[in-house]
Amino acid sequence: MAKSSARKTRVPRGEARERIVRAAVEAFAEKGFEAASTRDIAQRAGTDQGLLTYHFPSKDALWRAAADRVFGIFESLDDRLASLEHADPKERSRGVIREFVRLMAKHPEFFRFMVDCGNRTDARQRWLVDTHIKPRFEYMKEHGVARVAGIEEAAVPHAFYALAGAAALIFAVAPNCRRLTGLDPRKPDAIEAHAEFIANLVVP
Amino acid sequence: MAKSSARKTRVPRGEARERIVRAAVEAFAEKGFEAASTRDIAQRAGTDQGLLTYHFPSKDALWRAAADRVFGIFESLDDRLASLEHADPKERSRGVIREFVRLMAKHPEFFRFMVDCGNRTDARQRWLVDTHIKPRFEYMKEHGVARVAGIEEAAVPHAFYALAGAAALIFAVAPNCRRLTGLDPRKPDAIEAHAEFIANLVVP
DNA sequence: CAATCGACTTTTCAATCGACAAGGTTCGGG
DNA sequence: CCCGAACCTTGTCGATTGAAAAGTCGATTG
Repeated sequence: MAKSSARKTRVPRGEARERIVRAAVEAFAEKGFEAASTRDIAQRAGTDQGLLTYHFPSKDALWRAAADRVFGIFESLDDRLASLEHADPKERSRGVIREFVRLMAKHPEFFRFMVDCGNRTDARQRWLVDTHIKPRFEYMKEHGVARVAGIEEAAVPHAFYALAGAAALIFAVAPNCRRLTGLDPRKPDAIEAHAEFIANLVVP
Repeated sequence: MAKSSARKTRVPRGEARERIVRAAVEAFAEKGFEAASTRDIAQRAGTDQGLLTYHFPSKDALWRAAADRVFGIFESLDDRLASLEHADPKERSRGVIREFVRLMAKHPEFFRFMVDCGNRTDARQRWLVDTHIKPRFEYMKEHGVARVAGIEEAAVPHAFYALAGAAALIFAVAPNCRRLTGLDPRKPDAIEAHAEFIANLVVP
């Protein structure tokens, strides 16, 4: 001990990698794929850029790891929705929507990932749709609001994007909303107000 | 004539500048501010990067010119809304919403500009909010759906972002929607279907 | 006709990008 | 004890970035 070097005693395996993924999620959500530099991500993670290329063969691979992380947020949603199974249809629909809004508020990075590569047609966009968005879309079609609120088959895409946009936009552009309206959508009160507003919109 | 040089005989003043702004709108909407390079914009406009710095002192200034252009789309909306003045309140609300959705479909770049700098807190975001978004927000508060649909004052920010997100997201991530659902939201049928869906949502 | 100006192109610059190579440090197992 | 593997740092590569300087050329003016 007592070495002059303040070096840490070796962090557990994968600890730095974990920090890198977290920093990547943050940076990609904030700036988009191309504008977020690997050096910026490394700095947020408290390491150097060289370590990124050690843990991930390319920036693209790092982005995919970050996307995996982002879409993992839905696992917590499934548990919460299960507790609503016993409620009556109308109140259950409202509960589902409220939980979805709360999730978007807690993880605005989901919306930003989706929008960032949403109008591209490259491999990254195809990968994101096929591996992450599609399963969620199917899940919503089967267990979501569609059946309860009585939405016909052809309107499902419209409902999907309308709900996602209505629920998430205000949190994805929180500084914008704060400056424009004076309301900070990140505050708990505002989150609940938005959840209630969207629930009233979809299930009056 | 018949010079070997294919040089054009001098285009009218500001013609190239106009092409540059149009190309900038396209590139900024597609990739975001930082990821859109001035050379890419120049190529879309059919000129060189040097001409950009001749017409605009900086990339930031070019972006502001592009933003001015993007928010100019609302002028055409005002005319269309005026023709709805005589309708009864409920049908007028539905008409306003439908026109708004059609506008978002025609100009998805609006939504992308808004989201791209929506979660920053820098000078660009402040400029966009103060010069362009705020007037639109106030306009909607006075003449928009708020009064007709009976939305209380405190819910106006929620309504604003919910409507914007619900109406515009599907068009802003059109390739995403196409791959995910098979529906191309850029087609006229899909646009009308989305307009009808959103109108039914807000004014049942 | 000569001078000049505005519009545009070409060249160049330092800074930064993603990727990679080479070396250093630390730890567990033989 | 030591040795290989895992983890991490440093240095460097060509390519690309925004910006600016310098050069080109047609139209205008005096």
